[in-house]
Amino acid sequence: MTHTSVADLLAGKHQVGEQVTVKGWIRTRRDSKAGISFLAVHDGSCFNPIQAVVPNKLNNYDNEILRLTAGCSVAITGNLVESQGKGQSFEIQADEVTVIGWVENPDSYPMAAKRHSIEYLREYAHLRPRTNVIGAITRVRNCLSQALHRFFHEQGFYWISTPIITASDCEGAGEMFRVSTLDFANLPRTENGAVDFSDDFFGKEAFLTVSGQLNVETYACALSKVYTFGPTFRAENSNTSRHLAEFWMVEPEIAFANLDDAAELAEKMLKYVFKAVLDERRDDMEFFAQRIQKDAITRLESFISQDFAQVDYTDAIDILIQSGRKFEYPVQWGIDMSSEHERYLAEEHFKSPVVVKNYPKDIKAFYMRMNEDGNTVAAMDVLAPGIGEIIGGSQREERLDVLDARLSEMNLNQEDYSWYRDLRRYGTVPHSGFGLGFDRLVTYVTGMQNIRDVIPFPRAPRLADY
RNA sequence: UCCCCAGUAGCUCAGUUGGUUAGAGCGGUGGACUGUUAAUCCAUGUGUCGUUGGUUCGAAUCCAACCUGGGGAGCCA
Repeated sequence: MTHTSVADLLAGKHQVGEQVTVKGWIRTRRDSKAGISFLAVHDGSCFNPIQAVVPNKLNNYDNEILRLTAGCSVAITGNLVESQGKGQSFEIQADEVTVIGWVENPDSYPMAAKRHSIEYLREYAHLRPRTNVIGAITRVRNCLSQALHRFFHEQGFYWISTPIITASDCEGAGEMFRVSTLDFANLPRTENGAVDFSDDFFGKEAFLTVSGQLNVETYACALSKVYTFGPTFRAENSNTSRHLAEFWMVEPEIAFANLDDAAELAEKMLKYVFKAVLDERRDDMEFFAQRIQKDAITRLESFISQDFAQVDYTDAIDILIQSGRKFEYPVQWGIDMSSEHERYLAEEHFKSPVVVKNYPKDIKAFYMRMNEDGNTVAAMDVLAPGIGEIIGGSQREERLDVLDARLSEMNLNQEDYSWYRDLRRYGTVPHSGFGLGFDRLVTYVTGMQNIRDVIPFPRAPRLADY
């Protein structure tokens, strides 16, 4: 490339006096009657734009420079100098400014250099990446994503690409999107009138995955430490600031590991990626702390320095009952805790991230390992102050007879789980894992209120534009 | 999906207890000023008042349905 990133220039990676070229978009223009204009140019490489000082002696000064508005794309060549003004260390003394793309009708350019509501920005998913806030989110999201891969790599995990299309509807975690090439206007029918999916692309019904867990267990039972990181789909008609129809999930799975091993991994993983963000995206985090959520940085710092609290579900229920707090939903052993209960535990009682373990079997999935007591399973949720459940996981049932008993108890067919059962028939091992909603993690780190703002192109009920 | 709230200029909002010509700030534009920091100062334009029906002599204002957004709940990651 023949040009330099704004990040490198501001980080001092180039010598003062060096001739440099930056390419980017105008954020603001300020004119001085001293015969110069100041251009703030951003290229996405870091939070801050670089300032270019443009003298009026340039031959396109009157007819082009003075017409520049927010959003115009430019190439600027000049000397890197120490700034004479306050607010930045370096700036470019421009010798040449080439306008690459004009903004037609600046009056109605949707990303005007002014404060916009986050809901407004959402309506311009194609232009909002140019804003401070979406740019910062994008860099933090990338940082978290890279840090997760780096963490698992350093821990000896393999990244497994589990399928996005699944032909087994036995995943059992909510509504699924159908995948089909059938002509809806002319569906093939069987003799009794049902849709004949044997004519469909896969020869049977197919869906978008709701979890890679069952698939990734097969690789855990061979390569020991593995994880998935990919898109996941849920077709529930869920309209909240925490839900997406298409989201990204991280699901580590480890062999020869019990529930405590999974909890320990979850804690190490979260602390690792939070530290990475604080180290690598300080500029963006400072923006979040300043404009989005005051304690954006300090709560990550305290998250990293604290040990996670650990509590059994049964004890957690006692804590809730003895709190004297009046909850909207009454507390008793056996309930699936609601947001208010989880928030009380993390935010008020423990005042730290807390791992709740060993839930009643009746509110958990068939694959979770039955405990000695016969009433609870080795499941865990990690609850974080300010967000609630951020991770859900379990030790998996590795005993075939117990698994089969659970399947029939829940009216599930053994045949539908034949390959899953095979793992228990051939060299079964205790293994554990958990799932982390990646977009929720980004929400937590940035302090953004709505998950639709931390993913580039959100998908939700009646929302699939762009 | 359920409950509550909102939908007025490019954007953020004020306003109208139903009645002739609907306002402000920001942004844009023009100018002043300045090594400036979405700077400051002056000037300036802009509106099917979410959509569709209904009530009424008359609706942006009242009513209904719908759409969109927000807050909360359920479901969940």
